[in-house]
Amino acid sequence: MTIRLARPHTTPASEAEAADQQLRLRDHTVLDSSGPAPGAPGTVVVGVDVAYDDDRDLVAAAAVALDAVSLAVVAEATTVGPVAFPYVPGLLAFRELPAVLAALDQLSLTPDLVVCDGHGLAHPRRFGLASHLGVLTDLPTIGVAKNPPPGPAGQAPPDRRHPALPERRGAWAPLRVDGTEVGRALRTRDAVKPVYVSPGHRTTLDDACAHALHLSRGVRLPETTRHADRRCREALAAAT
DNA sequence: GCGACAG
DNA sequence: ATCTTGTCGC
Repeated sequence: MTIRLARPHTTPASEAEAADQQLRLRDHTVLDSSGPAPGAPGTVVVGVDVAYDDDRDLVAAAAVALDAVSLAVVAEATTVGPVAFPYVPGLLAFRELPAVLAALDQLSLTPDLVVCDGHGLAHPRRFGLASHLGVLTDLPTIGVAKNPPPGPAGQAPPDRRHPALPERRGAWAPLRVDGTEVGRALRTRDAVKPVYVSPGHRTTLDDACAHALHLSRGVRLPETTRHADRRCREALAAAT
């Protein structure tokens, strides 16, 4: 009701077809500052996440909207449906997108920014979940993952004990692929495992990191992701 | 050939 | 992702 797709989503019939879709769609990715400035007043930031029950073939998704300044919840929506695709490293989007798009469609307002629980540019083919969701909806998106991306960018990820990544909140180290910075290991809390941030669509790496820090006040993961994670689990537990 | 691999 | 108790630290 609120989301009109710039491009349709079709679940691929094979892994090869899925990777092919990513290669074709990635050319539509826009990495600029047309999205909201981090913490901009009047801005609505939406967190999306998914929970699974493969035994019952169920997937629940949640979209929770927060005011970018107060981080107070202003709207939320959840959906439950069948699993559309198996989990394959590098092809996560095909497993989560149908559910996430459905949840966003149930949301009563339009997001100014969507925060995904996964990667964007930091992906084997430079087109992770955040990038994919952004291109399909044409909404600004960023990816904030709990672990390094699969493939070359995640080969030698700066860890909590790695000297290249200072212990202080705000410290970061680049995630590179062939010398190109595709994302950053960002410390959102002192001495705690970093999160992995990368731009999705209509945002820059610098802004993606600024958004991640702004949304993580005193906690490791963005408040958007924490709310969405809790909501989709509840929706899955309540599902028949 | 074997291991590693967002959620 | 998910299965799961206690335990360390602020």
